[in-house]
Amino acid sequence: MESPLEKARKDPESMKARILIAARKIFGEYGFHGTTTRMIAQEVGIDISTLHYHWGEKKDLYEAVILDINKDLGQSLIDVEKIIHGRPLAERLAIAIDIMTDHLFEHPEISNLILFRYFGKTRHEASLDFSVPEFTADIARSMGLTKDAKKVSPRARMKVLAVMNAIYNFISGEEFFRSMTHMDRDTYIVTVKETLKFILIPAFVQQEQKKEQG
Amino acid sequence: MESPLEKARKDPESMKARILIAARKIFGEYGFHGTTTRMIAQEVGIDISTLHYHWGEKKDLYEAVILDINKDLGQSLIDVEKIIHGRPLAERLAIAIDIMTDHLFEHPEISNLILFRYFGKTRHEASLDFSVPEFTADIARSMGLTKDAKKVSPRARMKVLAVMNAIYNFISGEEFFRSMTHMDRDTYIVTVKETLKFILIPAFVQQEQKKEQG
DNA sequence: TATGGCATCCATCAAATGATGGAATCATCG
DNA sequence: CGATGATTCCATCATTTGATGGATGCCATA
Repeated sequence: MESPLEKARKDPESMKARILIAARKIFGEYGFHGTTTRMIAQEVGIDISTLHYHWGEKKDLYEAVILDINKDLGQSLIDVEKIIHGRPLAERLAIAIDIMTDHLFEHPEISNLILFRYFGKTRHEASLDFSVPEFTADIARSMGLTKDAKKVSPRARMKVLAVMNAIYNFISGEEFFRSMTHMDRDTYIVTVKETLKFILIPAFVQQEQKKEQG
Repeated sequence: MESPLEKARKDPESMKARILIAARKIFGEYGFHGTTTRMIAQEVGIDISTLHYHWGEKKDLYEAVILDINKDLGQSLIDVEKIIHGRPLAERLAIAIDIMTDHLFEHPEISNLILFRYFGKTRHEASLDFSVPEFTADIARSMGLTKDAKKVSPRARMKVLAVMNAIYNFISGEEFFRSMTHMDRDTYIVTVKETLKFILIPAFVQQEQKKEQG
């Protein structure tokens, strides 16, 4: 059976899809409570009743947005995995950082919404707390942090979280960090990649070297 | 002249201070838009008019909260700097991570509010966009990332941001990350410190070694 | 004890916001 | 064309929320 989300993705010109795209953007900027259905409707150029007609309650639309960005993110990770497969660790990391950073800079609402979800509470917790796939285990495997693909240790998961969050932060914090460092957009993006590689690669390379020696 | 914030800090039993403390907590959990003045008033056990009597508009109270946590944060960094001064880099980093992590776990609203500020927009941008001191430059100096204490390169600032954010993320994401990794609180805290040291120390140590060789 | 000012609460307001019913419009197909 | 169903908008509602005026209570001091 086809979910409403899949329908909306198929024809991005459809009203339902246009609303979803606008909702991604606005929810991504202002969070759940910071966003009003009127803001989203205005972004699309329609009446709020049209919005409710297609998506029901505000929180249903929000849920659809979260599922949508997660689908995006999962697909990106699969794409990256295909490219880096088989290469040495340092190279794998560098390429993954480059690709994911570029992708997320093009869709900053992905980072924003993930971070909102991690860090902020909602006044409707129970209802908004639908489960969403997390990719930490897959990434851990791809990074060679685990032997048994089925059992990923908490320690490995935490390392993956540190890596992913480091990327998200620089995407979502662009406005703030750029004004702190007085960089133009292109310089910022270059510096983000550089900084991420500087911070993230040595730790994992060093870990691998120790493993080989031991 | 004494600011209202300083007054409130002096006597933590005063109504004004009690409201500020509650506001820190609630704003820290739900963000600006997710928080209602009624929620804060209820936390203190008072009427909202009392809250407005002491602090004026909601955004004024929010501003006071931001200034308050920044004062806290600045003081913590000064304390840390005193302790780690003169030690070798790897040790400095390890100690700083331990102390800051403990402190922030005790006051998670600090991490939350900083992250909210970095990543989320508000519908009142202009009014909420008061300037707040950033400590990146001081930290960069303390980490030996810069020679000229007055001119801190954007690159160095970015490295500091990466470090600070890594810590904030694990504090603010506790609930989410713990449920992902099935750890109890104490194990989580230990693992956070471990992970932070694992990720953060090698990069900077390696950088210093290269500098010495070059 | 009387007084004056500070602090708190109750009642209430206006605006914002999520949501809906029903009229109007549009497209499709016989 | 005309009917049917899907879509969109206008008007409106109820609730939430930020904010305030005014009455009440509290307390130090003369």
